[in-house]
Amino acid sequence: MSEAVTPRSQDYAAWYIEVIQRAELVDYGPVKGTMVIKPYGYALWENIRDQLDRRFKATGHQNAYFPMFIPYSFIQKEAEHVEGFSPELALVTHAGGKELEEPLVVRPTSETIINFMFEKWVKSYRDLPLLINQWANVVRWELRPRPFLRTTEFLWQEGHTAHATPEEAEEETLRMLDVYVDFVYNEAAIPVIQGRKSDNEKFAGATRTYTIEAMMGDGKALQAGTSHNLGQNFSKAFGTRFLTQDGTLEHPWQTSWGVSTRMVGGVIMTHGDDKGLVLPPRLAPVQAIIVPIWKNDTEKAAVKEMVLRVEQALIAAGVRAKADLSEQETAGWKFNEYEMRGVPLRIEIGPKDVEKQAVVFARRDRPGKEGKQFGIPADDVGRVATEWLADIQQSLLQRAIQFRDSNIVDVEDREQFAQVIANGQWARAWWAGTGTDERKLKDETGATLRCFPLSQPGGTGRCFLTGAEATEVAVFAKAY
RNA sequence: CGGCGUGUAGCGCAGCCCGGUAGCGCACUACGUUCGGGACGUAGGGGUCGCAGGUUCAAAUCCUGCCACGCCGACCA
Repeated sequence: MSEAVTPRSQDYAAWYIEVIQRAELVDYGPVKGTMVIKPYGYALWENIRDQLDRRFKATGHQNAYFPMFIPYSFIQKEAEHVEGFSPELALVTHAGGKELEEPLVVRPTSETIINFMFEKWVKSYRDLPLLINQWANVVRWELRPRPFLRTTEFLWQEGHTAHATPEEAEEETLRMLDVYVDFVYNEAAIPVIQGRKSDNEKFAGATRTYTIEAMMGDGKALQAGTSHNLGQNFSKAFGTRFLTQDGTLEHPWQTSWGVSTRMVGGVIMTHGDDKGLVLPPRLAPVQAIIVPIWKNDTEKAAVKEMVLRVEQALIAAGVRAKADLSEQETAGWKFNEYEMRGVPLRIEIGPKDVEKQAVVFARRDRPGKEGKQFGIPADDVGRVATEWLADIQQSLLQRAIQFRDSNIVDVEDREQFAQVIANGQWARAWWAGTGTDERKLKDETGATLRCFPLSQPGGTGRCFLTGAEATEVAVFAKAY
């Protein structure tokens, strides 16, 4: 831990791998594709989780927990679903010292087992809407894992709802997409493009998938959350029916929606810089780190006293503050260490500050002198820190929006498209192509159709690939 | 599953061609000096050299097989 990380600007992939390990977010597990989320990384995930959970409850959802083992036959009930998930299933074939009569699937997602239960629970329109969320781990056997972004086992939430009408289901699907949008902007400071997935890219078993797509620091797209309108696909497969108000039987219309530990990767890759992590204050496990500076025991006593007093004042003001009084490292070492760990605000307190009863503030989002302010009265730290944190949160969002907007380019023909993609940017264009066209485009340029943005220009245009008349524009990019 | 790499101390690596006491930097432990942007000195601790065979008086080093991991592709929250 002696050297700085590889600068982000120099080698993005190396930077990511180094930062997540050096900042102690994560460690590799013994099985390929598995990761250990270490306390600092888990604290970040807990903040993400809590902020999402709060919003789910506020929109009327209840948490529940469904089993991790799913009978293999369940997965097979929905044709598209089984086709989509088969290659990445982990199967339990032996247990209790014997071969099982029917293999069990370690859940890759819970639509099937939840619908098996819904079939028992839903009898009447009075049982609807049924609004359930589950926090759980899921397993998808990945061929090419990357910590947080794509791991064999990951943590997530999966919402599962059932409704009496297709309109209600569609409303719910979009409502939860909005919840995600609200979360990423206001908590994670990550701007996104919200839109609808193409048939190629939609969830296996959904009639329609909506997504939030975030732009990472290297220009690649990250699908940061999805919300699916499942139609009646699963309720039909599982025979779930309810009696309507007019006495007829109907299959309920359903939704599912999820955000995973991938979001942690999104936070890292949206805000990080050459020196390491940059965490948005609202999600940062530690919002303010207090670093003391002293030369001798006399200074030490006075500095220490003030450091603890400032720490208490910050905590009283609702700031997640921590004082680092360890004597193993120098102040300079700590400065660099906490910058690497992305702590939004650093407070320096030395003998000169004790004398003036003032402290030094340094903000992580603006490196060096520019982000440093001397002489902040010790009595004001709570108020000023709160203001600074709010300002840092805003600046991070504004910077990310600026970055996103300046890297989405409207293109009109193939040549321009290829150029924009090769340049690491996103291409936006009229699109009337087929799934086959999408695949061809990916083979040629590496870009995939990320989504049809919900915000459309209106009218019609010429498809940049086929020249046919198109009614929608789509956004294309290389993706994680 | 295809292509290319890499496995030696917690991490990063050298040693392998040309077999002969397993090394370097960081980290770790102790003590002292330091301390407003990654300090220094002295003394220490730590290794089945990925695994299994083979060749040899002797293998990290040569030979054979296997395994794992990483990067690039096909698949994905």
